[in-house]
Amino acid sequence: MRYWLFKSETSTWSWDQQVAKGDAGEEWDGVRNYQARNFMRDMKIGDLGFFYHSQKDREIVGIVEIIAEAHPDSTTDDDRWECVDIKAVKALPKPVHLDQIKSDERLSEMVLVKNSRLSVQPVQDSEWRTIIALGGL
DNA sequence: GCCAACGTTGGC
DNA sequence: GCCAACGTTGGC
Repeated sequence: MRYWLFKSETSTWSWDQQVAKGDAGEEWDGVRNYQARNFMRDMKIGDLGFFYHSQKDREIVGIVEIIAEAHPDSTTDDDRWECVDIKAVKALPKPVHLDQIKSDERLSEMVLVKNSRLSVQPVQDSEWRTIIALGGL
């Protein structure tokens, strides 16, 4: 199993909205970046990901699970764009802020730090465990 | 609100 | 196929 990170601006699609969708989940649409799309194509059902709020909050707030593998993005007719479906699994008791991530040596290689603009990105096993611990799980 | 970093587009 | 111009993202 692999780990991922999904980034969203709170005003566009928030963790609360994701939670409200329950086990039915929702497609992670709107991605218009090849790198991000390619990562989604690599995702398998059962993979887990972090849900990160960009811009104002800048923190990892919860864990999501992939419930449908890559399929055409319903928000466009352009068949280049695909997306996966995800559902909220659980919130982190203590959200992990970007400042914490940047100041932690173990997380210095995270894509979130190195390429802040990529909206869908892979997370290493060790990074996953570190953040889970920081988040209080 | 600014601006750096990055990705994409289109002219040549 | 290169590269300048432009648009977007997201941290600060």
